[in-house]
Amino acid sequence: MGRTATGEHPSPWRSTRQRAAVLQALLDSGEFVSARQLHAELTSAGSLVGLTTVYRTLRMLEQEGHLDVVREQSGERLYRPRPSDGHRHYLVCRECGLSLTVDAEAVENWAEAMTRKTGFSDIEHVVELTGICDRCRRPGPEAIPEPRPREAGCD
Amino acid sequence: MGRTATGEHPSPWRSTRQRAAVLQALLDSGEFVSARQLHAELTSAGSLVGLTTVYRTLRMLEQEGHLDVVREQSGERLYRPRPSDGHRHYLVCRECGLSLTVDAEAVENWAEAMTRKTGFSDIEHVVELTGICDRCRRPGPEAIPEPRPREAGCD
DNA sequence: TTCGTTGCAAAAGGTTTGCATACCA
DNA sequence: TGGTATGCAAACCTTTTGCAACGAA
Repeated sequence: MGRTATGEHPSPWRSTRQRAAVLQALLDSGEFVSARQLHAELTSAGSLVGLTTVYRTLRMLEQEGHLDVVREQSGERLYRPRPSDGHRHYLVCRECGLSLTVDAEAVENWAEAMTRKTGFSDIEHVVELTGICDRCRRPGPEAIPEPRPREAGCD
Repeated sequence: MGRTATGEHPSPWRSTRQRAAVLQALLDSGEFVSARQLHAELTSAGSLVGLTTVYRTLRMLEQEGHLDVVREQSGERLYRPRPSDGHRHYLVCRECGLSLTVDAEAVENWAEAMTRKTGFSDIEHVVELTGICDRCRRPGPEAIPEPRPREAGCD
């Protein structure tokens, strides 16, 4: 999807309290979070930001390539700030949302090879890995509290 | 996500005109189709089936493991009958919906290796490849009619 | 002052559910 | 006949958009 030719912002961001708050919450979370979650955290932290603004900010960041996005089974989108250039692949815990960056070189190579072998062009790939992390598995079945709403993380 | 322990249906399907029609339309299409598309095809073919029934039938088939499901950018789900046991990976044309089954052994192996290396268990993977197929690319930019609603295929 | 940004409310788009009716077994 | 399946309408959920008021530069 369109990449900015020059890398310059078409129009400079205007720094506002709301955008700073959304970005900060995103960075604080450290894990994949949904727009709704982000909005809830901001609200409970006393930083009143409209849900619309959360969505708009996330969309802008996504379009600028600053976020990685994965999709839940439900179709809900989860966002995470992109650590560096180029996209990454994650292994996300279904219980607590803990995410690991995984080496996806094999997949990258494979996807690239597909371009040549299939006659398709502009191939994009989405790879989503989910599992149960070590810490979520440790407690016995009766000790597991609940399928937490992916809040804080396993720690 | 629960796998049926015995493989038996909890309650036997009742064969109805509607279910037969949905299944037939699904098999006829051969490509990934959305519920809405399926419903439209059934309707225009004179086989009156409620959209609700289409969704319910697809959900049942999915839960039984008879379908592969990919997700569009929009979040819309596309269904395709699963050719055989075990899941497959597809390369889907963003223009026309043409899909190719691709060799995903590399990804399978990679996903499996992750299980051992990360401490995660029950790893599930979603791999979605999209691109522009050879035929959709051929016509010059001015010859491309429209971003067709993924109807019949490239032909 | 200017024009991008915000936020409410409402729309949009896809999917699910409640409930009375129709129909398979 | 009994209980499942159907289908309409409405609910749901997430995301987007219209528009008037707000606020950063």
